[in-house]
Amino acid sequence: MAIDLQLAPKTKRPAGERCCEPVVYPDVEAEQAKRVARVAKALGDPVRLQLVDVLRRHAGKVCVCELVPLFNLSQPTVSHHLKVLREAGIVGSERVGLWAYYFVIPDALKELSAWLS
Amino acid sequence: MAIDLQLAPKTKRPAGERCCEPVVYPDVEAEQAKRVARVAKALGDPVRLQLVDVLRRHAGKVCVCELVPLFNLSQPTVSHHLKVLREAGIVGSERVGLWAYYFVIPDALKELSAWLS
DNA sequence: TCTGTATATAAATGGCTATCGATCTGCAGC
DNA sequence: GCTGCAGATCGATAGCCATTTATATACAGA
Repeated sequence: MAIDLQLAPKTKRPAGERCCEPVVYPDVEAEQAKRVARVAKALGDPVRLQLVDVLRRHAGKVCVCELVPLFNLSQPTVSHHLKVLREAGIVGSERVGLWAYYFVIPDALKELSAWLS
Repeated sequence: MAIDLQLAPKTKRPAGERCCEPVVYPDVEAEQAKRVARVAKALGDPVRLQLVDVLRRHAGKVCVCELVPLFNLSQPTVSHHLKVLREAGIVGSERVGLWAYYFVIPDALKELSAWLS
């Protein structure tokens, strides 16, 4: 996935070109698109989507040991998905003794939600 | 990406287990999670997000020849991204003579948007 | 201090994906 | 027919990703 410099400069195409005339530019700027896409990408996996769903529905923090048995996946795999969500800024974690509790970061999904509306 | 049978059966863990007691189940079922995640995944790329943004903002249909010069990407790459969006059910296309016009399918983003709210 | 338990990390692997150049298809004009 | 253009598809490649097993870390209890 190329990350930067994908947007061409906002100049009209040279006059020699044929094809259609008007050029439409995106209103979402490249930086914002990168941020929103990052969140969407993290949600683009059924397991992660359900993880977020569980965390969101559960007001407080949820222990990893509760999350793992919800899926037919190994514990490291669930841990991996939680890490992806954490790195996307969607969830946070807190360790208490042996247990780790995860929670949805408030407003983490706000920008994506706003863009969709 | 494993697609099915990721959710474990909704039975309590055997009594022998230690750890936390209550088990929280996702409200979003596996099938719905798959559908929503499919859309989110398609939007999980900055280029595709901006493509959808342009199409959404432009009420009618937008010619591919307008979309390609917006990005510093080759024409086949843009075509590829449009195909991904089409296969995710987000956009549709219509060919008129030499040109192909793309448009956002109404309500394609509705389920994701609803889940986020 | 030893043992077990809860998570995280490491290493490996098979599959997917973003990108490009080259090529193919289909249409419009001459 | 031929020529040129718009767009899609193909083939290749390099990087990323989801998963697993094995191992490490870190804490709790005896």
